[in-house]
Amino acid sequence: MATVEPQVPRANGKTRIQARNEARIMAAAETVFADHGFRGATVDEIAQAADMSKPNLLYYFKSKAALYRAVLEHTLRIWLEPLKEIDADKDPETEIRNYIARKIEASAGHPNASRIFASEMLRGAPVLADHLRGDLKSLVARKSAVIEQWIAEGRLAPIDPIHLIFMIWATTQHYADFAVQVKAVWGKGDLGPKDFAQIEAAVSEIVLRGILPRKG
Amino acid sequence: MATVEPQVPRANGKTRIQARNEARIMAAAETVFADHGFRGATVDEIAQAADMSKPNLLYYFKSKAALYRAVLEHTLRIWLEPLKEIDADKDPETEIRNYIARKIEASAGHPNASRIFASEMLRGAPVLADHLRGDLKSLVARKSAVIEQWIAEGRLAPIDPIHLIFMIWATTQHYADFAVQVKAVWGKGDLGPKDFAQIEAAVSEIVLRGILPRKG
DNA sequence: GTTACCTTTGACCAAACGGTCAATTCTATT
DNA sequence: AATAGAATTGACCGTTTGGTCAAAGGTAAC
Repeated sequence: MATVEPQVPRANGKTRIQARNEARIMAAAETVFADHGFRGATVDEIAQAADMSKPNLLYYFKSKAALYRAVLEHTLRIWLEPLKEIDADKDPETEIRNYIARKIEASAGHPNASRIFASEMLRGAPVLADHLRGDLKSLVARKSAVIEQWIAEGRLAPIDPIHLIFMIWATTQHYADFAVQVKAVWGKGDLGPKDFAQIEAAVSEIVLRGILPRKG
Repeated sequence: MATVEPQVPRANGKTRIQARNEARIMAAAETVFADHGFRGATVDEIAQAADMSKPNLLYYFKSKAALYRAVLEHTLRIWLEPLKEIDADKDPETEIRNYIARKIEASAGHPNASRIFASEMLRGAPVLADHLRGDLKSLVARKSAVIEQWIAEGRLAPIDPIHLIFMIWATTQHYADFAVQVKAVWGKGDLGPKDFAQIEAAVSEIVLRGILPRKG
């Protein structure tokens, strides 16, 4: 008999246990890094949150820094995906509205990713600096050009595209990063889907009123 | 001769050296806490930044937590002052415009205060939780009522006041907390007064367009 | 059941942590 | 010059930190 592909134990180069544990570690690391930042987080705390001994965690990720890089990379994918989807050939109003909606969804669905990203920025982005100046800068440049084009066509008011993008980033991210403040000031418990729907409507309304050309 | 008030060495209950050292420590602590958060900051690092030995620092502030509380209190004053100045009896456009201007000024002039506040929020505001639910919530409620009144008078479009406030907080804070990202993506070095003037103009324009009623 | 490798952990290490303390130096007032 | 109190620090303490390692326990393939 020819050698059979062992499907369960070695799915894409990893053992079943390896895949399960790496996922558990990443999930635990995301919450701890989100709460306390890179330096404030401890390997022991992450290991405990992953229900695992510290040496065992370090068997899967060879250092705290390596684990942090892995988490940041995962974070980045979630966080920047929505912007890529803005399409110059479609309607500016629906494109911006959908972008805001996707960013609010990301804040609601992955609050830790948002907070890790924020924490990395607060300390001056030692890990992400190159990425910011490279990939992110050129992505923003491309999307700014799209917005400029819409403005030239008279489909958007003449606003500064980069500050529009910053405003949308800042506002949507706020509901994840400053969730405690939002909840305390708004007088809510945990924010549910209905709350986020309301946030999305309120933010979209102000922003779109702010950038759509006046009719007539 | 009657005892003379020693003016220099004991200005408001503190010796000259005490006042000087406490100020130096606070300044050093602000940058270190801003970079690394409460847990990530070390007393040694703050002492070195203040050009002082660790035991000497702890002679002025009896623990890391006490120093953090002092810094946070100082931060809070700077950070919330602008909102208090919004005046119901004046013109909504100029009031909102001035509020945005003052917040941008605060981001430009006290970036560390902003980042410390952000860091405290990221970890769930263990120190500020009561303040958020008390003073801050009622302050926002009062100012929301002012905005509601302006809306009722037809001087503002019917938008949700609390999300307008969140949007202004988020956007202005963004330029301090995410300064690395802003600089990298915008392709600037350090942000100067001219940059902040441009930011203020761009943000005010979008926000005011978004909330002012359309002319007849 | 044997083999080979993957996984797990208790014990440990040097360094860094927040904080204390006794001893010393500096400073202002008499 | 004397003195009392303020300021400063080297040495130190117990604990926690990120990380190592040898040894033991599982797991899958033959």
